[in-house]
Amino acid sequence: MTEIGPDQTPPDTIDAFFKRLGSTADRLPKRLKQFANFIAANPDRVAVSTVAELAEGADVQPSAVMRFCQEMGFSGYSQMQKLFRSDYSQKWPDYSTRLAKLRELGNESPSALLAEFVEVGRSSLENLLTTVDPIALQQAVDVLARAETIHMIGFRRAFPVTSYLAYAFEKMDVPAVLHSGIANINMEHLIRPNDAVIAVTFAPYTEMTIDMATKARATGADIVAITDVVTSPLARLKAIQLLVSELDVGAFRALSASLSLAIALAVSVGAQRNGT
Amino acid sequence: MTEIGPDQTPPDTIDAFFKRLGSTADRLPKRLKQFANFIAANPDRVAVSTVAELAEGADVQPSAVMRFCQEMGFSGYSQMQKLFRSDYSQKWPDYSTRLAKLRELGNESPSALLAEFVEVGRSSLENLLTTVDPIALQQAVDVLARAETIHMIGFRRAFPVTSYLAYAFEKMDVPAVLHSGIANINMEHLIRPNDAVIAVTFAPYTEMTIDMATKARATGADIVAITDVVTSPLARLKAIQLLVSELDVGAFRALSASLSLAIALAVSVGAQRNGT
DNA sequence: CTGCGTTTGGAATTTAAATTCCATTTCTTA
DNA sequence: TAAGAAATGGAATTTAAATTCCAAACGCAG
Repeated sequence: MTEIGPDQTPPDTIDAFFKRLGSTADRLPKRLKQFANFIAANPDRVAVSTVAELAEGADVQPSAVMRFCQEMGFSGYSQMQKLFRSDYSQKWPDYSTRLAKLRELGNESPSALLAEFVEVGRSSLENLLTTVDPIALQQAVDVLARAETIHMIGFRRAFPVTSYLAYAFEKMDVPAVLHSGIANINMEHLIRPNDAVIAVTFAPYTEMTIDMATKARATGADIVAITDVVTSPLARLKAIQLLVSELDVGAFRALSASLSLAIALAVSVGAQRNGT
Repeated sequence: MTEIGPDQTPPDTIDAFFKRLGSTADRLPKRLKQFANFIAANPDRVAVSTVAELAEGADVQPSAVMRFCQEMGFSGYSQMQKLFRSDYSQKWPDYSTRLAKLRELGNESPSALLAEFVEVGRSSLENLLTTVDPIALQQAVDVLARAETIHMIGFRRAFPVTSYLAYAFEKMDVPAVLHSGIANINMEHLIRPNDAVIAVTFAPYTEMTIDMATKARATGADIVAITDVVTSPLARLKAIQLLVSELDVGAFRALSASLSLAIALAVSVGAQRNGT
């Protein structure tokens, strides 16, 4: 007869720990699963926290933490923490040195490429705070908050940005239309004078985006442009311009800055519309 | 008359700590200087070690460690350790409380929110290098490069990621299908045994993504999962897991890390397929 | 709805770590 | 080199954290 209780051998690496967690989490009772999720989401905290702190963070009793540790095969929290602490010191060669190391060895590896994108993303984000004019941003929020319906236009490379905007607006109950170009059905006629348009495009600019924005402008709708340089074709439309200078790695860019700008814009608009 | 003894105010940042250490180290007695050097060489250990462990590491008595802490202006070791631990967790900040604080200060301007997203994005990117296992990443690239057709599955919040993958693959002439769920047409039957699937989902997991991935797995296709924690339902599918811990600002996240991972993955796959 | 096994919260206990204290040693300087 | 001051090592004490225990709450099968 097999004992169902705690596993006898404690995991001896973080990997093993999470593997076991993945296969055990399902059959754990409510509170333990709750804590399991907390750990999965904040593995970093274990090394530097007490039982009480983690318990509070996960909104669970300290004793539940102990039971969890035992369920995972440890004698108690201390033993589990020891594992996390030893892992911690391994990954401490911190971000900059790790990055350097990644670049140094095999420049061809996917990890090296990932490191490139991470680094480029980080500087793009940094730049973002200087390229986006706070006043223009506030204006954009005002205009979008006032609009009856918000239209998002952006294709190809810009589509992740507009689709994320669509998701965010939907979640906040803001009336918004994503012009996806599906089936080549043109939805331009949906754009009314009291609406506003968020047009997203980067060099080389997608024709269709410019066209649609131009027509929307003609009907009297306001335009908010997320683009890369002031000379962008959208400038001619008296659009409120939000500039993002996203750096490339090879032929691609990470879009981190554009996405961050978009989500900040969306959340601000949502907050303002819902009268927060 | 100036009291030479322990400083009254403890340093409140790591920087301040080391600055003070630099200016004090000279006039410290032998054992304390010895310990000071040890700390300077291993600042990382403080967050996760006991007095006894550090004392042993520096070949010094525990009481010397205490005297050192007091000499530096702390009430004792615990207080000093608190500083080092909080510094560590700055990399993994508790953004919900910070955001609450930000709101409390009445600084709810769009720019402040943007700054939040930028900061969160930057740490998420940093984390990315530690949460993504280079070996798993390489495996994922191999599997995808070998696949006849690549299928991308991901909805709602994950859709920007999959749509960007679709754009990148298209640009590199890699046969790839974006399962967009348009018109509720189910394209699962397109997935063949020699294909591979990239499934993207974050808690709370979208049912459809899990379902489709499960069915794909049943037909024999390989699964690469971009997800947030190992307890994700995708774990059960023997998927190659690429973990992203994206930090939230309120109910939203910037997606910077997820997008960066995706594009790095796509470019690596493209390069490998086109025999670079 | 009743009894039994499981899970939970919280208090009680144990264990381990931090901190203090003091006798001894080591420097300083007259 | 002797006296005083500072520094040191290690044991004693205090404090805080980990761990256990048990009564109450919960869920489930009969």
